[in-house]
Amino acid sequence: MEDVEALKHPRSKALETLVERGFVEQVSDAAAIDQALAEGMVTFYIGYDPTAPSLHVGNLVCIMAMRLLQRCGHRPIVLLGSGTARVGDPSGRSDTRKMLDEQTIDAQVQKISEHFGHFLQMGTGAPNDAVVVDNQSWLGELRYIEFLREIGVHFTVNRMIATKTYRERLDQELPLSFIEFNYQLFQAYDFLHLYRHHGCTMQLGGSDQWGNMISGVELIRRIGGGDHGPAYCLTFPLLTTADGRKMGKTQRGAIWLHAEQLSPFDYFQYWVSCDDADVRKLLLTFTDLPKDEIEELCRAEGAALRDVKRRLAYETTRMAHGEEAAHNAQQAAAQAFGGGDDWSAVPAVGVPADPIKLVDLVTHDAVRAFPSKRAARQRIESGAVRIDGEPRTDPNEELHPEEFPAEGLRLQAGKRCRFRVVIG
RNA sequence: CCGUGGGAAGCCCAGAGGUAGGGCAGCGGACUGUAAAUCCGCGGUGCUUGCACGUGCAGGUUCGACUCCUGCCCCACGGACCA
Repeated sequence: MEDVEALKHPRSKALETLVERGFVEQVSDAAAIDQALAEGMVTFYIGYDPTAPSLHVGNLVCIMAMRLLQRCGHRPIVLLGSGTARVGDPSGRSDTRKMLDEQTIDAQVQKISEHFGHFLQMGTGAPNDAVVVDNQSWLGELRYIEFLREIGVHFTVNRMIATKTYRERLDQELPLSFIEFNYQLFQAYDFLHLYRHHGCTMQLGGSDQWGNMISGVELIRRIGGGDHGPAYCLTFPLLTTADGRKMGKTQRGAIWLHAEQLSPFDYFQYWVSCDDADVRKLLLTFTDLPKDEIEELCRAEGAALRDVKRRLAYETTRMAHGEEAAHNAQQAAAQAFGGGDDWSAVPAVGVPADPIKLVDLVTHDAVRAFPSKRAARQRIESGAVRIDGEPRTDPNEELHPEEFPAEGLRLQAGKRCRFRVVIG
């Protein structure tokens, strides 16, 4: 009851903002969290296991939550889990993760860590600057017997197998390897470590992390020493689009936050072509715009919503890629979808040709407008492809470099894929 | 380890010797607003565009195999062992 009250009328700006922007799914002790956030700077952390080569939109909810709390004066710790990535989190998975080799993990950590600076304030000398830590530095030197004696004694297997992640595996009689069974202990230990060494009292994460997070809270209650008061955790809802799908996956692949994997232009396009029904939620979650302003913007109806989507796309692109890239992407989108002949701002992709067939052009690695040549032929024949505004329906048409100007040709493939292609 | 049933395109399922069919998702077109809805089309892959390869993997029988046979892998259920 107290929880409900604290969530409805939070005293802290931080919790109030999290709640009204839809970041809160479940909290360990809402009233206490609210009080802690109202009283002063809280140090909190979110862990990322470097199991993918880059961050993508699916990771962005957590990043935005950190950003938001930091702007309310609290201090984020980004925990890169290159130690826990060596173990493999079974949460939400029906099978064991593929074991990643050490080089892959280290390379991914390097790449991912660079990117948090785009979203979080770091290195300014302020007390709430974000810090990045890597749990390999403490997990890597653990000694097994000592770990079992200090940490393992506080976990009962009875309790562990009751948690959702493990229970699902056991109920379905799917294999649960011992290494995975250890994962929860390591994540709990991470929290304890950060509590002891960084005064970290709150862990945030996706809703699938609840079990792991609450086990850390309990571990701290038992042996944390209480120097920094009790520990808490808070989970975010899994964000889905209006048609019930996970954010950040499209036909052409994941929406990466790194420019080498997805151009700022394509990133911008992802946001601008979202469903009307998602605009408000996306603005609340992925931009810094004040809630009042968002409500005002979302009063737009019909075609006027396009402008709101452009704003959404601009804000999100600015955050991930910077002001200049966002500006360029916006200009490029205006050119590519504005009906004019000038596509100079649209990023050019180079395709070798001497000459090249239309079907090979649209399926070339740099373009990949269609998933296979077979599909490309069918789409071309049904009128999906235009060059410089003219429909081209012959997949075998040969395109000669000398027919096109040096600045490239304007390629439309389907309704949303548009490229400036320089062939030759 | 034994027995039974089953693996088919992103997902669900029909086909039980005659050359892979339906539903959903998806994609494309029209209409629009780079949205939704609706209508129409596509519906595994490759390429030399009418041909080749495609029903877990590898063989075999057959004019012809998703279908029958052998071996292997994986999944579900039941049993044995651990007890």
